[in-house]
Amino acid sequence: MATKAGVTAREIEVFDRFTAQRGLRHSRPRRDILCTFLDEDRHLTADEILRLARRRNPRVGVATVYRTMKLLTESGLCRELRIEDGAVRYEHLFGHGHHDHLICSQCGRLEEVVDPAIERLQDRLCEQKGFVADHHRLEIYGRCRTCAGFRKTPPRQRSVRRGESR
Amino acid sequence: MATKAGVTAREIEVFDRFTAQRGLRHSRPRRDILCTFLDEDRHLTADEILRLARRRNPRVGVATVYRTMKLLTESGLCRELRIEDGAVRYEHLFGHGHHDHLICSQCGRLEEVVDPAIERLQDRLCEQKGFVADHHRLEIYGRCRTCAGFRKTPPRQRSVRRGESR
DNA sequence: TATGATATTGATAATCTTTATCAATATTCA
DNA sequence: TGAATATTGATAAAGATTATCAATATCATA
Ligand SMILES: [Mn+2]
Ligand SMILES: [Mn+2]
Ligand SMILES: [Zn+2]
Ligand SMILES: [Zn+2]
Repeated sequence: MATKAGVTAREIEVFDRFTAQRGLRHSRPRRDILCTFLDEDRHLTADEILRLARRRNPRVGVATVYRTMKLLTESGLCRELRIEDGAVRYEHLFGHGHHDHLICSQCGRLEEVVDPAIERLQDRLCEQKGFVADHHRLEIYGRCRTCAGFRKTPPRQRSVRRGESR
Repeated sequence: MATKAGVTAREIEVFDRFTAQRGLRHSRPRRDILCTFLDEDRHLTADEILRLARRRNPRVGVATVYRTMKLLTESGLCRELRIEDGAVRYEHLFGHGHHDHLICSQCGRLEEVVDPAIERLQDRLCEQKGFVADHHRLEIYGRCRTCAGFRKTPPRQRSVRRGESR
């Protein structure tokens, strides 16, 4: 379910097609940010992306990160995620297909899941309500298998709170 | 499904019990904000609550609104809602029971729904994954019955974007 | 390859939302 | 009533995201 680390040529291709079709130019910083995003498997915040991108290219600025992530979102390669901690994260979309999230409130882990039966019932619900669905978000909060277990080794507390990102 | 307008005595009772149990004092501004929140049926932002509260009591400040809404959340009377537009809204919880949302991207309408079958499947999904669920959020975005209809009378555009709240 | 049109960038200012500070005030209870 | 202290509102501060803008990079074309 999770994207394997390593930049996928296909994703770069998608982005190149997107920029071409928009009449955008190629640029080093944009490419660096794109690769940073693609190389990471986690759900990163803008600030985390900035730090990682600067390891490749110390000159990239915040604004360009936000600008690029917006482009990536528009190109369908990425999606913004707003969970209960209030932070905005970016997640891979290409090659993932739609999925929902199980979010551990204790260790912060974020598991991606799909349940076709649930999806079907959602469609049925919308139909009943006369609602034409475009997309949806389902997040289930609780304790992951590890954190809920016998907790012989309680995993590190990593529940993220807003403003804790430094 | 929606809370009927008009302050419910029971909700005030719940809050009084909550404050008493916490050793908090009674205060006019807090009461004004509580009643403002209870009187409104919509999903309001902090800023909207502030404006409405000031119609009752022009002296209330922003800080007290945030402080009070936090108390209301802790008391179980209200819940924070973060939808895709990025704004934080507060919604009634007491007398509502758990529910999910159908959100119209065109007119901004927010319909509350419950589908027991979906809830059951979510439980099953978590069980399969070894995940101990605490609560969840499901939001379905699209066009409401009115906006999706023959649109003889296209409803006012009210799709809210961040920072448009003035 | 040089060049001009213009897309892009990064530093920084500006916004917006939420929280922290703190002196003044209100509430509670002996 | 009078102290103890919880509460408030104005305002500063913090964080996150966006807007501004002069400098620079990109690219089609000559
Ligand atoms: Mn889903
Ligand atoms: Mn639900
Ligand atoms: Zn966990
Ligand atoms: Zn609508």
